[in-house]
Amino acid sequence: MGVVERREREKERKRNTMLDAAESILMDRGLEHLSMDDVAEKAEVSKGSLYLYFQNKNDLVLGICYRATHLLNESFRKVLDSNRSGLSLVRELGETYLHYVKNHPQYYSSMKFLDNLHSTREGTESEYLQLCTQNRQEGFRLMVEAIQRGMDDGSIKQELPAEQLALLFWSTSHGVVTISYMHQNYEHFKLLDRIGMKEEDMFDAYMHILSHGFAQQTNES
Amino acid sequence: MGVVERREREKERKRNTMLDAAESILMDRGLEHLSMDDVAEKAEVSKGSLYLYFQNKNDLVLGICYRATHLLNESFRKVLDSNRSGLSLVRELGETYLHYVKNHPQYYSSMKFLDNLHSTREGTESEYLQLCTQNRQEGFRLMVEAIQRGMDDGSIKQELPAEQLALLFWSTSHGVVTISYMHQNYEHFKLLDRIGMKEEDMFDAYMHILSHGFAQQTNES
DNA sequence: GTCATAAAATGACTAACGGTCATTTATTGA
DNA sequence: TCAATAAATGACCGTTAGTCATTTTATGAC
Repeated sequence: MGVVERREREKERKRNTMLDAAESILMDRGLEHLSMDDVAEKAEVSKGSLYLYFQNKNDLVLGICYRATHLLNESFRKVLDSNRSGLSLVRELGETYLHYVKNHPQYYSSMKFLDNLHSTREGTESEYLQLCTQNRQEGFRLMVEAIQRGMDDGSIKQELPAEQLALLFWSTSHGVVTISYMHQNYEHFKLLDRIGMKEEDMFDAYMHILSHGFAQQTNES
Repeated sequence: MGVVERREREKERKRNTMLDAAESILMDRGLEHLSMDDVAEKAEVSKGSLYLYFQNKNDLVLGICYRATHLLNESFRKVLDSNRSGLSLVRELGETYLHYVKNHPQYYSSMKFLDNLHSTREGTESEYLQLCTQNRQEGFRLMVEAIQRGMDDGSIKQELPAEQLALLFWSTSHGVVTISYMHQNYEHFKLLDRIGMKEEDMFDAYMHILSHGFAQQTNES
């Protein structure tokens, strides 16, 4: 016995080797220049072998995306280790997201790839798609936790359920992060420069607005 | 005389015919199934002709994107025709954006395409890229105007320059719209359902948070 | 009308890439 | 030593973006 198990381990090791090769190409040349032929060559296997370990190219990219989301979640978890106020935890989650995108733009591009995936036919689902989705749910759960802590310690209003507020924080910070990513990675995106806003000031302003609102207080409600 | 001018008009007309064909295919089958061969067939021209009128496939898609951004701007302009408070204009701009994405998802996908365009080498720039960028600047300008009006009429705080606040409103609403788009178009995106939030409630909650903040008021600052 | 010139259009062709599969090679246990 | 099974291979296929030598059409001078 033990042969099957050893084979399984070996298979996992090879799969990771292939992912390493793919990741290396991704980091060097970006998603749009990632070809299966190149990955095969880099991993020193035949193209056919690649398809023994991954359903298709999507599956392979999602394999990288799995690593990407996992790394992001680890950063999130570290933030939640602190016992500061929930509000400042939320802020730090946002900052962490921003730094992540700045420091791992190619990982982030694999997450954008996930976001843009159109649903394939049922049953043909990639295993990595499940894993990525799980990771994203976990990331969201961590945001909910930070917000819940803030509601408990009184630093965050309780007008909305924590999940709904987390969704809003997630989606709006996603938007801000997208702008930052474009500013960082697209030569022709000049909006920040045009309005004379420093990238590092954007997040502060974002958190300020989100915390205190931009509406002038009136006596309605 | 007049021949050159007539030729120019004729050329523009043909270009539009081709864009019509491309748009028709986009609407029917989506961006990822838009092929130059199909466009050529639909437009009843040869593939070579397509390349006389468009630099490459990107250029053609940006031609559609130009129409898409133009349409969005027209909706924005209609909003600004009203003379309600700046704050409610801002809200309505956001709602307009949301409705646009809901009603013209394929147009929106061409705008996502624009967002994901990596800078090609200098000089090779597509003419439509310039036009799309101009349209986007115009859209942003309209947001600035709404916010400026709000600052003038006292409905919006003046803590930040109008341009910077507009950037935040743009980016955060972009994030919210993205979630809505995914909810609408991706079968496997179940986040809203999972947290029991109705899509139509999301925007209200978003505007509420953005207007009044989610931080519990304290006596700091 | 004729013709030379230029503009426009064509579609066969290439290159690149994702994906497949018949065949070969390696491993295992009897 | 030898079947049987698993793993690996790479030639091949279909699709698609993009090219270009050739053909067709339009123009204006005579």
